[in-house]
Amino acid sequence: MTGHHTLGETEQAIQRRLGDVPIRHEAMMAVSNIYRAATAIRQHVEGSVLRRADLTWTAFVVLWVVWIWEEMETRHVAEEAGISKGTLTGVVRTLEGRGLLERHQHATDGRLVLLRLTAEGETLMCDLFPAFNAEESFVAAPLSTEESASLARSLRAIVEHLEADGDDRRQSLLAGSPPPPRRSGRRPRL
Amino acid sequence: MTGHHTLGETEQAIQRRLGDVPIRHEAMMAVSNIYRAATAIRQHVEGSVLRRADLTWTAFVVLWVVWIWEEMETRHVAEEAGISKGTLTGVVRTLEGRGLLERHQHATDGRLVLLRLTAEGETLMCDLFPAFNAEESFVAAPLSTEESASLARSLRAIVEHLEADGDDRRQSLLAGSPPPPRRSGRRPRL
DNA sequence: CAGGGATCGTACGGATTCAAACGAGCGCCG
DNA sequence: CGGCGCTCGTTTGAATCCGTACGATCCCTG
Repeated sequence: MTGHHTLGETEQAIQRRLGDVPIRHEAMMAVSNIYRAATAIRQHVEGSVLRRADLTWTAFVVLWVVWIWEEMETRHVAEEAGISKGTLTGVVRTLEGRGLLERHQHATDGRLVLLRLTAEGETLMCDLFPAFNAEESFVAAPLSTEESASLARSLRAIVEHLEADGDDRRQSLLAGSPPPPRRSGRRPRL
Repeated sequence: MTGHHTLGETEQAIQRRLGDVPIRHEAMMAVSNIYRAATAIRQHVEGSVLRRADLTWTAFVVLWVVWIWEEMETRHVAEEAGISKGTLTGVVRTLEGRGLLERHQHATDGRLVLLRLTAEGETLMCDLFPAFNAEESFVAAPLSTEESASLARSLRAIVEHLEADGDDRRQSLLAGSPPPPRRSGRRPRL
């Protein structure tokens, strides 16, 4: 949206290209702006607060979730952090290697792994979180308190809608032709 | 936010953890919901429409940008798509290998590379985009037209704010202690 | 017209990311 | 109590992704 083309020019180009195709414009703008804002925010925060601690956004979110809940099973951490469990394994490996996170066994269920911050991780979060929240405030600065709250409400409605109805929607969309397996992913043992 | 813990429980846990630390709650909720919504939307669309074409979100956005502008220099494509130029090189390599995208030289400036869709890529986008927009509509379904427009406006304000003032903010934040180089990144030739 | 600085796309290194496969462990049911 | 199905975390393969370094090219100035 920045730099080379103005918003108006982009709108015009889209109209030129799609003039005869019926499009939901508000939905398109809303969705594309969600993604654009998310990217911009992530890059701003990674480039400022998280940079000093050499943490990625994902690594910080994982630390944050574990910090808030004191101790948590990995599958719940992955869900709250919005990443797959396979990704979490790698992130935890990195954070554990840096001495910020510990893995523990569950008392009765041998399959489960519990995560907890180390003392060093605890210290880091106590330092880092206020600075992180200060950047969240900076990001939301152009909005009033009520606008921020309204924004959060609308987004929550979208998230809950997708969590409630997304599966059914995807199933019905793919019902006619089950998709081919992804190009990537582990291959069956031959 | 789904599944294991309710929103209320999460709020309580945050309060318990941060009760004595002054926090901007609306900003925190707005930012975290932006990211959460972006992830949920991306996963929904990748799992439905893009899955059949075996495209990632990023690959689709790159195709979309090039499609809209007919022909475009790579640096502008990267900027519009919200990815780094290095990432774009890899994505273009993949798309070119699949015969969806072509690379051309600039007429007068030997450094520039222009991107353009092939006929096959054009056909794919004509098929794919209506389905993509239908999912955007599905995503925005819980919001009224006016709410969607308001959402887009608020997000745009955030993006423009970050583009305008983000650099200065990051500079002033890192002024005291310039950050160490990232752990990753190409190593200097020895 | 020589050369130094700026800009462009690419190569590279390390970390992340997902989907699928896998193995270990749990629990129900006969 | 034995086995079958389920759940969990990890592994694996391919693709992204970013930041930095680099070589090529352009442009400006002396």
